[in-house]
Amino acid sequence: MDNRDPTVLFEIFNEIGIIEQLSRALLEARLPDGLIAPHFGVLSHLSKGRDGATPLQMARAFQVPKTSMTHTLKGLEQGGYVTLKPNPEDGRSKQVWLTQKGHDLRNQTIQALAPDFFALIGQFDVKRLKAIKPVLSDLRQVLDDARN
Amino acid sequence: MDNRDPTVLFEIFNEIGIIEQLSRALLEARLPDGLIAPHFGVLSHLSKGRDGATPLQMARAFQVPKTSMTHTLKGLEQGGYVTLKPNPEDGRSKQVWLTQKGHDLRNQTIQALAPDFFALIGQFDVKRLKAIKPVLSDLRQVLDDARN
DNA sequence: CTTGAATAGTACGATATCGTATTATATATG
DNA sequence: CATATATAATACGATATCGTACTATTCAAG
Repeated sequence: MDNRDPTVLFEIFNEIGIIEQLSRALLEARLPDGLIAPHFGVLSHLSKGRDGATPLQMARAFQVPKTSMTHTLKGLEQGGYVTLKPNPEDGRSKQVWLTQKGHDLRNQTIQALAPDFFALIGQFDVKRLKAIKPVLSDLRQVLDDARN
Repeated sequence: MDNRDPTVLFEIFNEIGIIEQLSRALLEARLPDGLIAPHFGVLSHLSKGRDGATPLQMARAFQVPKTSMTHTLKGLEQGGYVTLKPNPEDGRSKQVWLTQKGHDLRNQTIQALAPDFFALIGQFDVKRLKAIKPVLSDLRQVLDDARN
């Protein structure tokens, strides 16, 4: 076997692409009408110690163009899930803050997903899942570094 | 530690979402203008023993709505990468066939990606990648089954 | 055969994604 | 301080994704 054969990467990226689609469908089935995975991603990010982040910081965290983040934030703001305030440290910038409604939606969505996830985990040796996590993290890191 | 804690799944799906974005960007940087990852996915699928598949079969294989597949195929057909012919077995249906140009594009893209992939693999113990592949395949399978 | 239900593909409209250009503000340099 | 450059956000347009509705064809029941 050739240790420089990139085939394994093609195969892994292929599996990852499909898993991404299916897991996103699972999530979006539990979100209110008009909200999709990126909206939830933003709520989740803010709730995990990033409340008050700027739109640009979030665009970088999610690896999307800042125009896409503007669009996602507009949807969240119109739904009352976040509020955008001027950034006191920089007049060009803004800060994104979770509202109570946004916080609630995030928690409710996680609750709603729990049965789905239990069902999945029930068919799996959790050790196998935990074992691949660091490999995925490293792979993400290497890809992220390569981006620059 | 709780073996029914779904947190590990959240984390893995999160990593997978980011890896999907980054690897897609890597691929699309090597595709001709106007073609994106789904176009390449179709070419690759056809070239791997599925030449002559129907649009609906491909939509199911990629887990996308059939209207999305119609759109993707239209782009490939306009570029001359595939041809759509009536399905002799079913008057409602069509068959998708690779052209020489489509076959060439697929091969050239893989060639163009090889240096990128070598660079990634060079920073990795390939054994670790090969080890996670079956876990990802099983995860995809479980998700796919759950979909029904 | 006839007819009703199912299926393959597409048209169309709504929203998402993203590249380019623009505006406002901040920073750096002389 | 004046001005050039850089940066944050958004406006806008092009294409992508996807749900609904529609047409054509096939299949199934009688």
